[in-house]
Amino acid sequence: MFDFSQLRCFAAVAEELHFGRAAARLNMTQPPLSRQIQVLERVLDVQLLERTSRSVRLTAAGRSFLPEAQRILRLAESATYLTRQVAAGRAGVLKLGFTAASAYDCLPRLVAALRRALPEVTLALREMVTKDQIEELLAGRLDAALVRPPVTHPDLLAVRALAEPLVVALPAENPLAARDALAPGDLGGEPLIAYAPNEARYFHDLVQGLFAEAGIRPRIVQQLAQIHSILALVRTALGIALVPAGAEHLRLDGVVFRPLVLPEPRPAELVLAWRRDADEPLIARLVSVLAAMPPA
Amino acid sequence: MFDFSQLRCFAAVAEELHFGRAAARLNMTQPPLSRQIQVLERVLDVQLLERTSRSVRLTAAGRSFLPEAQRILRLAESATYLTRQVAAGRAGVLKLGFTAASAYDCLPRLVAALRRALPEVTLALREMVTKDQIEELLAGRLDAALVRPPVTHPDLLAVRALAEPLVVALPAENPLAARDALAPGDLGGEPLIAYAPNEARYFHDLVQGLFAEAGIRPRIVQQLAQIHSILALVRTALGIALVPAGAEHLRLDGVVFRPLVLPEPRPAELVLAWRRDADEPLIARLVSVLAAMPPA
DNA sequence: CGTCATTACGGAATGCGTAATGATA
DNA sequence: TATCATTACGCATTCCGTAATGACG
Repeated sequence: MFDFSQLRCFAAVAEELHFGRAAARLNMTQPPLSRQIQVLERVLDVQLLERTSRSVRLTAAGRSFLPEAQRILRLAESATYLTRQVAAGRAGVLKLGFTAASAYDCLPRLVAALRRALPEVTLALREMVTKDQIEELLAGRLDAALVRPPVTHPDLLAVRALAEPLVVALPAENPLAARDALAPGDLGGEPLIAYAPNEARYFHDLVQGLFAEAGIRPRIVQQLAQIHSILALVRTALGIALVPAGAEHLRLDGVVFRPLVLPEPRPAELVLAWRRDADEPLIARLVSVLAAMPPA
Repeated sequence: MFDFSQLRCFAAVAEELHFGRAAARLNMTQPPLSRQIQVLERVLDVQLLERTSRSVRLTAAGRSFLPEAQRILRLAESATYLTRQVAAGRAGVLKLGFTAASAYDCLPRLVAALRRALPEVTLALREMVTKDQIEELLAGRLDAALVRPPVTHPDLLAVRALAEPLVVALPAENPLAARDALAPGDLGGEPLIAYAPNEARYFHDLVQGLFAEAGIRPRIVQQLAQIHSILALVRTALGIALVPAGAEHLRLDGVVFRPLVLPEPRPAELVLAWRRDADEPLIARLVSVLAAMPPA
């Protein structure tokens, strides 16, 4: 088999059609250049150049070998570059899971920040509920995941990605919509579209605890898992709902949002999780991009 | 820069995930294999493998480098193969010129024979008159050409590709069509659609000479360069014509062909010409394929 | 303590540069 | 005779294999 150095020698001579100039370009003297070409021809068992002491010409075989040699050299260069980028976490594929709710605000901002900071990174996004994401993380089918806390598994690490307050979503015609802000006490009598305890465990517990703290038993008229479904029902004036502030990006006609004032903040949190032993250098980059992300 | 041997070493270890087995596959011992991998990692300045004395695993960078390494190795193999094929005249591009008339019979057979004998050869075909083909040959823009003799230029070589008799093309309703064969003497009174002396010099001279030999002055009603145009006029019963036998492949309704019997054969010849100094190994193959071609 | 990767070391081969040779216009 | 590719030769480097070492279960 030939050698990269032989390919470089051949390409130089084939382009210059002159051993002296080619040798100069390669920072070497003619004799070793001559020999490298001879070795290459011997290895291929093909004459690539026709040379007299006055002229150098490519044979038909040489003409067909030149672009191949150039392509191999380019490929070697780009493989080197790519591998260094991957090792530095600046390139590669990041398999990222996210919860449906994070898609309204946190995920798009994270994706935008990643595209700016790490343009050579390809994202493979999958929407899944927290529990499934944890499984996929552990199985190595996800590299990182935007999930609801807490992340307790010993093989996983996590940092907070977002803490957003809950807001009240209510039909525009509801009298409470006239108020600038609302407290749990204002909502006691309102029909509440709430979260399903199994499919949306985190929000269910959050809302549940919040009302319990205020000493109020909400009047639950419906339980759903998906925020966009809940808001669709709010729009039908079936009732009001508590949703994370990011959901305001879902602009539905007839649905208005009002801040929820609490004695102490009870934000909905989102964390970024990954395997403790992950060898993806990308993870470290991802975490720092997340940390540098503007909180808005 | 790394080395093909290092790529092979890495690919083997990455595929086996075991230095011992990889070394066996490469017909070498572990130590040099270990060192080649180390050198590769040092050259790239990237860790490709994570190894303990019990296990070998690919890093993220290693996973991205493996397919690149395999691709480079495959490309080197295929470049070697291709170049050897080109050197042997079994691959490459052959720029072949041909005259319009040869397209009816000789060229298709030659193309078919080439496809069978040299499937990796690509043909670049161009239809041109003989004079232009000679020019293009000399300029290096054609590798070979099917032209009318004689080829006298000292820089060119040629072999006969085809010698086909002339036949009489005549309207089906012409009384002569009842005959099995015709001689020049039978054609004296017939209106003749003949060849233009400039654009179709070869056929013009051939037909001219043939009648002169028979002592007959033909009654020329039209002069054209292209055989298909001549036959189209024969079909209108404007007159008869003499065309090479291969033109019988052009089946026009209302036109019949009859052998032309001559005191001595005066075939229309076609020769294959190429530059004497052509370095295309393909030329030699082409000539032998032509020689082996069934004359039918 | 056995397996497996790595380091240590000696000998062979490869590859460079300088000098000499050969061929061509 | 000047230019340019090739051959000759000496020295440094590289690379293999054998032997020894080290780490992990």
